[in-house]
Amino acid sequence: MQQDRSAPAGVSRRGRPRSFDLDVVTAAALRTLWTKGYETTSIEDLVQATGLAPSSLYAAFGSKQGVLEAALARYDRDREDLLAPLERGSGGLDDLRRFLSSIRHSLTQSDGPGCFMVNTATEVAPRDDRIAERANRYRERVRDGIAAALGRAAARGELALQDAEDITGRARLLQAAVYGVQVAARGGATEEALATVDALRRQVEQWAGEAVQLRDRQPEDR
Amino acid sequence: MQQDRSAPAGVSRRGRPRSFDLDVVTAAALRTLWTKGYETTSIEDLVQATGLAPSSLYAAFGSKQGVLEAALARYDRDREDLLAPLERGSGGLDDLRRFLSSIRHSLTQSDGPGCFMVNTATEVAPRDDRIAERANRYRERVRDGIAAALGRAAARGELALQDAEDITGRARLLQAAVYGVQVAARGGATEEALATVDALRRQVEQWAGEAVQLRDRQPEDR
DNA sequence: CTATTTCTGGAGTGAATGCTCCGTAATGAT
DNA sequence: ATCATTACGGAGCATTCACTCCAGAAATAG
Repeated sequence: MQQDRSAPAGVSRRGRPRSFDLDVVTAAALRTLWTKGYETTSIEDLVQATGLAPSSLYAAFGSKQGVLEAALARYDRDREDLLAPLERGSGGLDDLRRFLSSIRHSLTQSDGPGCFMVNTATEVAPRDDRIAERANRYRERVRDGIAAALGRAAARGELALQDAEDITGRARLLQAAVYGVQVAARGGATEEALATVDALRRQVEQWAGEAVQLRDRQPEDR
Repeated sequence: MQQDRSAPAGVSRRGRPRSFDLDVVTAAALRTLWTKGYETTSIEDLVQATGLAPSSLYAAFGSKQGVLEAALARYDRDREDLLAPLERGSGGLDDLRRFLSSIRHSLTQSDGPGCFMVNTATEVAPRDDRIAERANRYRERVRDGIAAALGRAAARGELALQDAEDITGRARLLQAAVYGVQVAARGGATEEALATVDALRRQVEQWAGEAVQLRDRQPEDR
């Protein structure tokens, strides 16, 4: 199997340099795999999408699985804007609200694709440990990001919690529900997906409302 | 394309009768498609799983897609025990609790498969309208079943609801979360899937607790 | 019984698959 | 300029794919 021979950044290498931008090619491959699915995408499809010859594709990625891994890594990186505010945002519940708004927005933009990680997790994770690990790490990242935002919200008094267990539990609930929304979206049920996100938002506001009720009812405890 | 020539029940037909049980064969095909996925399953795999020759397989199902449709129909039927109590049960929240317990139990039994409908929805629904419709109908069935149970619970006073919208919203939330759990399970994250179901159960109990609080706090309203 | 209909299973179809080989082009190092 | 090294692209590899054909077997109708 051939290896990716791309140079470490800044180090000039002998021989003919590659004539394409690996990032651009990876993005094109991601788009194709996302919409068509892994098995249904042929090398010919990737050749057309990237404009590369088969041999160049294999020189760069090693195998079809290699293309998938690169696409997953790229997807991970592209989701930084979505997840970083959850993980390290300065807001509490607002960070979570913005997250759900972003999810909602993405549903109206892309038609069919759903979430690349969700699609890949169900299609290829069961028979590829490396892919499974990546998909699981991403899912945990979403869950932990939501939990972090919930934790900040609790610290601000925006949530009424009985114990720390509640944060993890609610984060798990939201993460799972968001994944479920992506399944519906992938199946073409955009309206239902949107309505479900709205239901999630209402649940979050209900959690917030409990904290307000608690404050109003027991002001002496402040 | 050949058609399924199976006779209507009770009507004897001329010619050599088929020597296999269509139900048994469909069940075997379902099992294979469920664990391996649609694209990864070859006709050869189905031949080995069912014990039928390719031509008999095609005589019975017409095409590989036909096998998938039959398997989905079979899956639908097999889920009757799970969904009927939700839809037409005599309990309220208890029906929902039993549903979640069943989901939880199935996670510890099967390793890897997840939910056949979820897997199929993400893998083949985007490029096959018939499959997409079937997957969407199933998803709506789960949602409406949960909503029906929640409705009965509300009628019994087990839930405190502001409006009818709440029932649909909560049903959507639960349905999506259950689907998300299946994605995690398909990825091999059984422990996480179990923990998420537990979180869902706690959320349901919290909803129930609100109703109790409301009763205790405003007994004059009864 | 005979005639007819249907099913069975194995061999085999063309097409598509993932992947590789190799001659040539293009670059950097010397 | 020369050489070493790498990338490019098209032709082509063996294999696998979903699917079909056909000759024989097995059943029922009359």
